[in-house]
Amino acid sequence: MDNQAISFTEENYLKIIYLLTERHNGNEVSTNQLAEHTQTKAASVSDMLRKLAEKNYINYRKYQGVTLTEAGEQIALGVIRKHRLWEVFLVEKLGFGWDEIHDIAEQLEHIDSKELTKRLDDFLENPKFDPHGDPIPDAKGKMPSVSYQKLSEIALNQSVVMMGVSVHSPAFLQHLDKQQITLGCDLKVLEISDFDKSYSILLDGKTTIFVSNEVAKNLLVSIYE
Amino acid sequence: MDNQAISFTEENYLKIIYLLTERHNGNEVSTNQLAEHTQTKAASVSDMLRKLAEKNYINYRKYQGVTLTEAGEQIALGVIRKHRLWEVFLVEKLGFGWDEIHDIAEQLEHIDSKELTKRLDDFLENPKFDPHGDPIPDAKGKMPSVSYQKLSEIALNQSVVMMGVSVHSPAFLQHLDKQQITLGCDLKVLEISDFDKSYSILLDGKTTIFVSNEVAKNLLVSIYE
DNA sequence: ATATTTTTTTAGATTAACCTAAAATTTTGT
DNA sequence: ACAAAATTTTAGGTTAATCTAAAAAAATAT
Repeated sequence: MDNQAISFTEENYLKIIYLLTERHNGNEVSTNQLAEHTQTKAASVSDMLRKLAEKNYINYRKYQGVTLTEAGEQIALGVIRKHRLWEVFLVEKLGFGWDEIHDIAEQLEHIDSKELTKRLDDFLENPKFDPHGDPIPDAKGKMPSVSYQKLSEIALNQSVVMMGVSVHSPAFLQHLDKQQITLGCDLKVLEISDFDKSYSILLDGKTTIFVSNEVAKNLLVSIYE
Repeated sequence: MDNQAISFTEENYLKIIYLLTERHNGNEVSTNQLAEHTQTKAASVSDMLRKLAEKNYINYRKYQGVTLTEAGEQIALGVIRKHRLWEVFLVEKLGFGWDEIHDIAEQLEHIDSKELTKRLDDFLENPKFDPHGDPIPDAKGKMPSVSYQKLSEIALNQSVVMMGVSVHSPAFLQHLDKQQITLGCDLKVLEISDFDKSYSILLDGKTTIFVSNEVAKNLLVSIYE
């Protein structure tokens, strides 16, 4: 309806390139990384990269990986914006758990209607973060910058707020649910075990819970200002 | 996510075959009709019909048109259910006009998640009709039967309720908006002009409006019980 | 520093969904 | 009833997105 010439598949590649570039602090994304994340083979990725480069959505030097052009980044941010808004809808309006929404949002993110996105945003009262704590790009295609730290990098006895997760797998999210670790909760690391680097954490100033080092590395927190 | 092997395009064909069959009171749908409604050429339709017949979604005798099998009908009803539920969402929750929702619902109807459809249905409070008055098939794949009459077939001075429209074009719907003809309003045909077969109608017992014969034929109404 | 390994690209196919042009079948008009 | 017209199917191609296998380039390890 709004766009003319960008396929579902192309949108997906651009979104994935954006997210991987972000994860690697702006470094080029490699063909093999893309193959893994698109669930295709490296040869297929090479084909698509040639095509995306022709359309000027990516900067591509053979064998050197890719980054997004400004045009490509705007498309990626539009897709990510829709993805995250729909995730808010699924959780806030339909009562889904944060572990159940990814695959559905992967489909909804490609619905093409500027007006729909605008109205959905208003209906949800212009949320700034999705249910995993990830920031939602604005309608102009600007990604808010956030500065979260891993819980594993926080000093002992420092109170922090749980702001996000760096892994979105249902297994990880369900694990947090079981331990009652939710966005916005208060966390304080009391001790790190010498034996297995697991964490004793005071949750909401009330109960003490134990999480593995692997969990602590994937909890994104913010120090009280 | 729920299904395995039915494409977006195949779903569309099955949906269109269902709707055209319904419109023709159960008669076979022809290749040319499908070409028109899928915006493709007859040759492309022939290809697809062979494929759908192989998958046992349609009954197909060459040159004789098609009808849906039970399996095909269930798929079609699932798509139509989603289409109409999303239309309710767009109007009731997002405030779209009934003339603006078709193209967006055409996309949303292919989102594949049984759980989503179920939760959406509950969120909308299990609506039985979409914003155009069309009935919404239930989760079991059963289409409610409705018996509307065209306003053009109603006796003079018979009070009726406006229940639906048999044309969904934005131009027609906007025309009704301008005349304040909405679902649920009360209509009574006062007179049919000898000159151009246009209608004088008493709207909600208050104001008299004039509509063309073409409009009257596409208004679906129900006599007060 | 160069041989081995890994990564990436190219070459050549495949599949789904479309197309045009031509052939086959059915319908229509007299 | 049969010739003309309309419809539908088949034949042969195209494009997007994928694949495998082989070739090319880059990275690594001794």
